[in-house]
Amino acid sequence: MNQPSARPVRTRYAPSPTGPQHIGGIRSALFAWLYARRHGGQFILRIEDTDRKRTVPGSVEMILEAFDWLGIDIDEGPREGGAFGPYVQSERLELYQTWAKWLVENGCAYKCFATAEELAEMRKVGGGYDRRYRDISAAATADLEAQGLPYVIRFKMPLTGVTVGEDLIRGEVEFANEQLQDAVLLKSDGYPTYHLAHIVDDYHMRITHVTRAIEWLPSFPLHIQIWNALGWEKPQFAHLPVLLNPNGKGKLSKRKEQFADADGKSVPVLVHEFMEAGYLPAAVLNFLTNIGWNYGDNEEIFSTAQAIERFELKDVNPANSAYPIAKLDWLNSQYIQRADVAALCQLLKPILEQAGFSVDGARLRRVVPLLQVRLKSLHDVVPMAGFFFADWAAFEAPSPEILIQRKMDREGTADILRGSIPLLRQLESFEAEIQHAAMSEYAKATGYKNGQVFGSLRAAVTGQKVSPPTFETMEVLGKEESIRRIELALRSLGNDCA
RNA sequence: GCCCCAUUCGUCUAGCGGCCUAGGACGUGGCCCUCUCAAGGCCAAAACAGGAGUUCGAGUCUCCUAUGGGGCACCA
Repeated sequence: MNQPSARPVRTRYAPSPTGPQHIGGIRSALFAWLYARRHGGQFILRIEDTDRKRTVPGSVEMILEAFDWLGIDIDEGPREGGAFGPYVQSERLELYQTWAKWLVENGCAYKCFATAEELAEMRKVGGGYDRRYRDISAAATADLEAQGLPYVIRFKMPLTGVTVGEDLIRGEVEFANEQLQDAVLLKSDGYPTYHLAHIVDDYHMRITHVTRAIEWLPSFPLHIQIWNALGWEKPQFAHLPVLLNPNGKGKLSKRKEQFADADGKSVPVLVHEFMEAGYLPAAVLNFLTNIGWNYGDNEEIFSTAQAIERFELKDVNPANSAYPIAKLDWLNSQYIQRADVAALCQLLKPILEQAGFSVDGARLRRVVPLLQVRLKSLHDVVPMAGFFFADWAAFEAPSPEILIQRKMDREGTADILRGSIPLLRQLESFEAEIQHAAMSEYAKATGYKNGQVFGSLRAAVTGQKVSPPTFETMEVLGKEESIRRIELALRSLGNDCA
């Protein structure tokens, strides 16, 4: 058992800056962060940019934007700084080179001069790198080096025996050492590979719990051997399950067009897509935390603070999960329902403005409560309630197709609208409940059904077949505007009649 | 090909040898409520991958098979 001495918990998320932040990476980061917060430790962001070919400028900014949006706060990182920086690997090259050299000098690693062609040949034959430079003499190595030949530094993996790894999530995992290759630690360009870099950094940054995706499990024994060769106290390890595509086939990819749902809505996988799709960060966090881990008590909805009270890496489910995206829509609507009106106003206002409406704050405040149970996404505000914010003076009478309800005709609709005007006008209060009472009575008196009366008014006043409740809507519009619109509707019907 | 990991309703999950005639949630269907759309309430269908063991007793432990995921780069 690898039982590190008690040290303050420090976890990290160490992405490669290769583009927009993927939700799978965020989930791994989230688990590391929750664990750190659970144990009063620190959460570190480290950028692993040792592959110069894959580095995409601007990636770090996108990563930080994702974390900020979700409220996952970082204690140490390239932006935050910290006592163990720099937090970008390309700025730590010397460190890796020092330790690579140390490993060579101590007989744990060696210089390998194999060319790309040689390697390709070996691969073709099968079995991978044949360790041809592992045991050549010091003199021969010196000679090759003197010729100026490029070389890499490879780790001397034990040829026999087994390496046992202790994983927090699944317990002991055994590997036959002969299965492992002599991995490259330092590339010929002087940059380290992941294998060397992450260990050197995790050690120097005092990481106590290494969390990473399950695809790293096969190289776990390699890492254990490197830690041992370096003589450093190992952290604990947790290999996290990953998100699979919604159909359970393959790792969740960015090519998600094929997973468009029935409405043709594509599945969001990049953090900025969640932002743009109108999801609340708290809902996204709740959603992610509930995959591969659960709060317990049959509670599906819980805050991040609650999760922090209970989160443990050992409770993480070891199996990968299909991406249960449909649940996010439900969670999001639940969060919108429970959201604070003022906060919701703040989120909705820019969306309405972007749709071309100019938003009156006071009016928005009155409309939002009508919308809370109806919005799945923040963007639903536009089709549902955009009419509240359009220029009222420019309101155009709805077409008869909109005005005439199912099982209603032109005459009846006109009849209802015409009769409602004086009744509405005489109301002393235009509160929804008062209107409701008056119009119910009107329906009863005329023999129409409530739905026919209310529905006709809705269409007249909103120009839509679907809207928030009619009288709440008219209350916001006000008596004058409501009646004006009903008259407009009447004209629309009448003109067509003639 | 070799190695590793995993496997409970369609999906996310609870379950850590008897509390399981397997619980919750999403989704689906039905009913109720209802001025539309929602929300809400109630109900229903729906799972321990298969086979051997171990045990008085297995969803829970072991092994095999199957299936799924992943690894075998001078990528992470």
